Amino acid sequence: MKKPFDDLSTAQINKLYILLGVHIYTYNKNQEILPTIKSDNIIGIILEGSAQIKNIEFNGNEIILENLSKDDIFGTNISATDTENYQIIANENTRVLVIDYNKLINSKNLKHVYFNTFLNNLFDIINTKFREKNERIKILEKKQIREKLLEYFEIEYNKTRLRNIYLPFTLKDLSDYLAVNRSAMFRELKNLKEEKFIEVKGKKITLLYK
Amino acid sequence: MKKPFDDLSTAQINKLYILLGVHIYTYNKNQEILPTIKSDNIIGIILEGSAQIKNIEFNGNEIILENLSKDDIFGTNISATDTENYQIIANENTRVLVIDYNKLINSKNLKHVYFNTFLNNLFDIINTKFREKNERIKILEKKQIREKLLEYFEIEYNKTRLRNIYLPFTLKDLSDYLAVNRSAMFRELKNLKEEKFIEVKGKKITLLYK
DNA sequence: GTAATAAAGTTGCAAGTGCAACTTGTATAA
DNA sequence: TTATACAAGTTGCACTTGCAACTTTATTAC
Repeated sequence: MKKPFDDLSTAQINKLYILLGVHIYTYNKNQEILPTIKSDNIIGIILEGSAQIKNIEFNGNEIILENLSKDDIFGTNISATDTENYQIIANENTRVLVIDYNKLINSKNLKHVYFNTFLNNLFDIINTKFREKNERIKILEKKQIREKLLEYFEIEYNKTRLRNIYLPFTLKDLSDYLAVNRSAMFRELKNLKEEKFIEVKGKKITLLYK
Repeated sequence: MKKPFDDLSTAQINKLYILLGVHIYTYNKNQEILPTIKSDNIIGIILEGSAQIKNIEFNGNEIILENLSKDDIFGTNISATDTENYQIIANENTRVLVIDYNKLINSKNLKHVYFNTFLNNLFDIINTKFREKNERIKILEKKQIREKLLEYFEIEYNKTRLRNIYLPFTLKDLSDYLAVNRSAMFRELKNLKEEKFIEVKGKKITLLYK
């Protein structure tokens, strides 16, 4: 998977920084990222750490729209977060690089080869983000918890072709990701274990049918 | 909402066509779009008509990943459709413009102002597509049919601020979009009608609580 | 080490949903 | 016009799920 500054030398990256007028901000765990310039035309890149984009509903409910990790991009102009209420919260100590969208899209910059490389990387990352969202939708479209779990396993299996899946988060987080009740998901995992479909050891899930 | 060739003169569009080496294909209703060059690096633009991106599962199930209408873009490099089995099927007579992705990302082209405009439009369309996917995810994350319907109404209401929502598809399609059983959705619509929350007349839904 | 906090795991029960099997209504084509 | 689809609408029933209320086991903080 491409990263924003792949195929660029340090010198080129520095030139890019100047060209795009970047700013770098640092956040601690649970701090909100860019609370003041939310509506501005910016693109953010996670240089270090990780964060979550949460949608805050009228009733106070929080929905995780996206998990951002190192080298992920975000911003109202490139990977829409709604005009509605949302927050981006750092999961840990996190460094964020901020680009002015208007400078990115300024034709004066386009003549630089390194700028082109950067744009190319952006398209690649955008593509990955679309793939992630499509994966999530394919899971959420399943009507039953068992089907959602199996679809999740299928998608993860296809990435590595290994029977062992290592969850990048807790089982509770998995239930949020699948948008099902946590205890109902545990019940279904228990069924799958008893039927010898899977084995679960902490965050390692083994697909016995593969 | 931006279209691919907004802010460009006819002359500029023609120059773009040459620069990007475009091809235009025509399809009839129910015909598959670009079946042969699926895996190639291309970006498609719907010039006329509409189509659906369907995911075909191992068990034969079909899932609609995306509805494409006039001026929508698609393609493996810009709005990921999985490497897995999928089809793009024309809903009606449809004209598609196909761009070679490698030419789009060729730095030689970047010096042209009209090329920059086009790139700008692409970013705008990408943004819209992300917004649409986020909307869908927000709906699918709801656990109950009633909540899904209300979330759908909420999103549509916020677009126009009008109590009347006009469905762009049938109620059956709505149940697919919400990923719920059709008859269960009808039952819930009936409840909402009886509780005077909504009125339904064909494809017009009136939100009585707004 | 101990306390505090969160995750993991379980269960009963009520409520919601999917599914099947219908009927009715409404387009589209011969 | 009649036939043929397909959408709209309804209902009973079995099964699944959400929810609440727990206990147990890990983590994290002091």
